[in-house]
Amino acid sequence: MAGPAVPRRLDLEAYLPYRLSILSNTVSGAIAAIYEVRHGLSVADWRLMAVLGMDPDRPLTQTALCARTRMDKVQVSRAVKRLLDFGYIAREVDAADRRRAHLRLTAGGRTVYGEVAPATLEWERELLSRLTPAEAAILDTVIARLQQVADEMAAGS
Amino acid sequence: MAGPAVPRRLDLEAYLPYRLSILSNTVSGAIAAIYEVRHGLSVADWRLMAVLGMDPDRPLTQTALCARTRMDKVQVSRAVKRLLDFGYIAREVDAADRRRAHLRLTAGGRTVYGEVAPATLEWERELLSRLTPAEAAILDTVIARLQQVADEMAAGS
DNA sequence: CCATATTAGTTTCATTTGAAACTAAATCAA
DNA sequence: TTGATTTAGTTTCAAATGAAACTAATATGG
Repeated sequence: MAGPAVPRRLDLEAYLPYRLSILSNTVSGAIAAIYEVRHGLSVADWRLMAVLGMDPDRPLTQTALCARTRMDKVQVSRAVKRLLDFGYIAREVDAADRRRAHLRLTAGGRTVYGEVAPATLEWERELLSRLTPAEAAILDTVIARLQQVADEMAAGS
Repeated sequence: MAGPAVPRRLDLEAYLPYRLSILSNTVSGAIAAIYEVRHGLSVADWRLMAVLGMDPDRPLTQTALCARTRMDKVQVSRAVKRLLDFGYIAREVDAADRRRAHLRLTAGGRTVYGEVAPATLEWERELLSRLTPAEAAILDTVIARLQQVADEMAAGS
C-alpha cells in the first residue's frame, strides 16, 4: 500500500504541521480548562505540579524541572513564584550548594494534585476510548516516531 | 488486540496532550526557521501568505483569513499590516461594502511564496518519508479522528 | 426614513513573554 | 589562595499578546 499522497501544493488543511498545531491547541485548551477554572493554575503552573506530583517524595530543583517539562528557566522561575504564593509548593535551600533549592508539593499542593491529575487522565482516557483499537494502538508508536524524526531533522540530520 | 495501556498515574512523558504539544512545537519551530530567518516572516505572517498563495487569483477578506487560519481578528489585523509594509500583499477596498477589503499576494509576495512553500512541503515530505509505510498510512486517519473527537469533547459531548 | 443592531476591522491598555543582563554561589586553574 | 569560569536562579526591559473598547460602514425593524 502506498502511504498518503504527498501533496504538491500547500493546502493548510492537509498540512501536517498545521494540523498538529490545531490538534495540540484543541487538546491542551480543553484540559487546561480543568485546572485553570477550578484552581487558577496556568499551564506552566500545572506542568510543574504534574512533575512534582509524579514522585512526591523526590523534591526537584528548578533546573531539573526545566529538563523535565522542556520549559525555560524564566518560565519555571515565574511558575515557582506563583506556586509558592498559592502555598502549593515549598522550597528548601540545598545545604551543600546554596544556589540550589529543592521544591516539593505541600499538603495543599498534593490535595490539588489529587483532584486535577485524575481529571486530566480521565480526559485522556475518554479521548483514546473513542478511537478504534487499531487507531489507538498505532498512535503511541507514530507520535514517538514523528518526535524522533522531527528531533533529528531539527538538529539538521 | 488491546490498545495501549491506560495509565493510572500521570506520567508527563507518556501523557498524550503533553506529547502532542512537544511534537507540535518541535515541528513548527523547525519549519518556522525556514521563513523566519530567510524572509523575516512570523508564523502569523506566513499563515496568511500560505492561505493567500493557495489560490492566488482569489483575494480574501480578513474575516475569511480568520476562518481559514483559525487566527483571531487582532492577530490577522497585525499580520496584514506587516505584510502590507513588506509589500507582500495588496489591499483593495470592496466597492459594494466599504468595510471590507480584499487581500491578495503581490508579485513580490508570490515570489516569496514560491520560495517558502516548496521548502515547507519538502520538510513535511522528508518527515513523512522517514515513517514506515504503515505508520504514514494511518497517521492521516488518526489525526483527523483525534481532532474530531477532541472537538466534540471540547464542546462538551 | 430613522433609530438600533450588526459586521469589518483597528486601537488601546494591561498583561505576558523572552532575551539578555544580572546576582550569588560554587568550581576550576595557575 | 585568588582570579576567571561556570552554574542556579532572578530581574529588567522591550516586544508580543489579547480582551475590550472603539470607529466606520452596512443591515434591519418599525
